[in-house]
Amino acid sequence: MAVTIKDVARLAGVSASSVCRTLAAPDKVRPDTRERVQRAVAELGYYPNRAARGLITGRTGNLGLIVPDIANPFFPDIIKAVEARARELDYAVFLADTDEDPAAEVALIRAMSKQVDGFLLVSARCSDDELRSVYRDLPVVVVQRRVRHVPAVTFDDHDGILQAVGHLATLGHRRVAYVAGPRTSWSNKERQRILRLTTSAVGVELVDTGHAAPTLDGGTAVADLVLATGATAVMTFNDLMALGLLRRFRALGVEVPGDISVVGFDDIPLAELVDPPLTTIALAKQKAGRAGIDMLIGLLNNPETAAPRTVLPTQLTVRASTGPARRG
Amino acid sequence: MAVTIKDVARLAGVSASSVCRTLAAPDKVRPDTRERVQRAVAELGYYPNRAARGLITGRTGNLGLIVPDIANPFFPDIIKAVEARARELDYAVFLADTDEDPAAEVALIRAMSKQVDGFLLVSARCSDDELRSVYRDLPVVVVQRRVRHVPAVTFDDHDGILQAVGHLATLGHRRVAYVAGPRTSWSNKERQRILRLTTSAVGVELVDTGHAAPTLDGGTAVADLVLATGATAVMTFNDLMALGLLRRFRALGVEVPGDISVVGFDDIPLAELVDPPLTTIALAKQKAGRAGIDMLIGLLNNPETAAPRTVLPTQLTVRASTGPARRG
DNA sequence: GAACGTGCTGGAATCGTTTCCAGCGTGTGT
DNA sequence: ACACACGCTGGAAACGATTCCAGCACGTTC
Repeated sequence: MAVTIKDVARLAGVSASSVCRTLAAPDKVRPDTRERVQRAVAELGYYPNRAARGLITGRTGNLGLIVPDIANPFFPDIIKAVEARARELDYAVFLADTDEDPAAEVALIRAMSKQVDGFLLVSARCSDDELRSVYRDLPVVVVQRRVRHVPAVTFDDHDGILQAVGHLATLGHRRVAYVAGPRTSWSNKERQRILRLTTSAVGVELVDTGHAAPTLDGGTAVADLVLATGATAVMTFNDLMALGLLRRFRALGVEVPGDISVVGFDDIPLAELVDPPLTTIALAKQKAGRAGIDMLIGLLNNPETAAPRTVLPTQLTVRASTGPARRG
Repeated sequence: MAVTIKDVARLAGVSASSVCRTLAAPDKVRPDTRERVQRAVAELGYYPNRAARGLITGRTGNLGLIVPDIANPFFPDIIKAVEARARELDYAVFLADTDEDPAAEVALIRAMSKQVDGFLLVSARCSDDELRSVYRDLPVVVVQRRVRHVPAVTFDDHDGILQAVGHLATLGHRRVAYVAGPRTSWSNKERQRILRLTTSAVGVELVDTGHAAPTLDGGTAVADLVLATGATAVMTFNDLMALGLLRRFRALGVEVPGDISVVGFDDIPLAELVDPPLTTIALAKQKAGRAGIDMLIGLLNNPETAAPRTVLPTQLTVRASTGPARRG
């Protein structure tokens, strides 16, 4: 039913080896052979069976892309860029979603590892040791995470947070709340750490409202807690949580930014659509996806390279959810 | 390096065939053999190589999922459901994005077809003939599209549109604009057709504002045209376009729903977050993804089945973007 | 003109798994 | 006790592509 290399060989009147060579290294066969083979390939619409190739070369031509939650609008931009770049380089992408569960993540990686040449793990939730252990077996690039000895694409959170804290300080805010994301999120810990540094440096008090799910509902759930802290501004782990806050604030009749300023993180497409449009720290998501794939494929072709690092810029995007601090 | 069936066989002191049988049909081996094999499998962490298996069984264990645009928030919910259900049934999913390009779609399908057992095509943009031709080679299920002889999961657009048109008519609207989506979209044509039927049935005039990209910017671009029609309400091909309209209306100082009511389509997660929250026709997206996979795998296991059909319910979700018609 | 080197080619082995088939041993029925 | 049947097992072939190796037919050089 499917056309194999033998069909091509028969039609071209050559051996399978010659067909293979024509496709892999056209300059290693005589021009007339090459032409006959190419004609036969075109006529039959031959396309090599990747499973068979993979069996002998040990390469599948597939990459695994693992994200915590496809439905979180932070990820589709990255997924899209990854998919596009991988396809350009003739790799196919297996997508998987861990539902924010570190155990599911590890299980998924193990299950998929035989079918892929490497992994791109975006916002991986599992432990450093688990990541390193995966990396021992297979090329891995993490995005939005840093782990010793593992190649990584990260965002310059420090710069973005510095801009945001500076922005709030300039507007007169002296007491800022931070709504933390998942405990298992490396970038949450990182942002929290950077926030502590930068706020204390400019004399802003940072109050912590504890962890919440990185979703709309997570944000909505902590809104009352945020108000209770008396903070005049609130920063969130991600935009979804910020939007959840806005929703609850509106229901309570709390004015944004009149009563409280809100700063998100990620600049998801929705951020500019809500009312008020959200001030947020924008990340170069498409670039991250592309850079991640380039790094991963670089590693595939050059396994001995030391774990590379790429840091992508962040940019505070000021919209209407931030304004001058309410008078204490 | 990787552990193969032979390693297991050696450790268990049996042949490869017995290992294979133990895994595929445990009741066909003697209990003591089974136990020894299972112990060896567990000890070595053996996991069969799918490429090798695929070579002989002709099945890859992979499914292809093709969508026009991952970044369109309509799709992630479906993708997530597809991915989850496929994994439950031990299939892996290749995701691809066609950038709304019918030619790219066909090319992608051809390129992927050797690596998958079947396709789930969501909102396919290519022609009926092309779809049927793909279906001749490989099991295919289309979601949000109907093509003769091809298995399909669709939404009951007629019911949703009927509800929406009734809702608008009740509010006194007599002139409703429709902002069409891509020409290549089957569901756009379908919705347009149903709209013509239902509006004329209740004595509402339908004005057409031509096609636009199914994106925020597409909606924004036609906003002025919509206003120029003098319609008191506007329905759009999808929610993104409706949100684009809202954005432009706000910029122009046009009140929603005071000056014009807006009804979207799809009920993407953003719909309830914007201001005003969007009245829209909700689709059972997760169900569609799950049903699509179930149908596809049913087809895989039972190739001779006649092309099945599933129709999922739609539901008008009334929010704040619709209100009484402005007096002519 | 003979010896050698070069450039292509086809055959064979290989990857890891499944599946078919033959054979072996055990148990049952007469 | 013998024949038969049945259950289970191991060996071998197969899937489709790649790669190594040997060999063949040139062309070149002495």
